[in-house]
Amino acid sequence: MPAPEILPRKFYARSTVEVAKDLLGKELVHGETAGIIVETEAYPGGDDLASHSARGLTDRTRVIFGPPGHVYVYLIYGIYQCLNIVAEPAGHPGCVLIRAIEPTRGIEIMQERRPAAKRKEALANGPGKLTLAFGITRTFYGSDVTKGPLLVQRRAKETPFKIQTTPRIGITHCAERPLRFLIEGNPFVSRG
DNA sequence: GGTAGGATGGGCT
DNA sequence: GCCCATCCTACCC
Repeated sequence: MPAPEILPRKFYARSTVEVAKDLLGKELVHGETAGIIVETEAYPGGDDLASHSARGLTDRTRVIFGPPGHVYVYLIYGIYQCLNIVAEPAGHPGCVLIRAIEPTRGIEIMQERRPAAKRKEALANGPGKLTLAFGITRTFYGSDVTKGPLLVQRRAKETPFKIQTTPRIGITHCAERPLRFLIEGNPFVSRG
């Protein structure tokens, strides 16, 4: 059985949609906490006005235009933070929003960080919830998921699954585009 | 089972 | 000043 392997940078240097789909089933690790990515959304930039990078390079969006495999975290509604991983070759914008995670390790720590979650399915079943459960803040902005402290690994034993595709959640621009991907039937997604 | 409303701060016009 | 890639609580079936 192969050992867990950190995904190499070239994994992320592909189209945003491919990276978003392929991140499903991979494991996100931060310290004692870990879990399987079960829901993502693609924000490819360019003509996709829902993407933060669509309006150009600013202090906030700089990392999205840089080399792939880096972390884009931003504050939403003044309270929550959302975790993205940069895709596409350097110079081309694109990032993947991590929307839901199935916890595998450090579940007690997550329960302490997320007292509002009454069931383990609700610990990380939303973009704001998973950053709380995993202790991810804006200080992670620009960090490298091939080096840490936040890591993405291939699992030692991957279980097969089907990918379900839907429109993205909570946006107004380009709301019809099918750029949300989730593991079909998984109870840890933000919504079926 | 469902949803309306409020919390709260940074980025952009 | 307005707009958010959200979540929780209260309240109503």
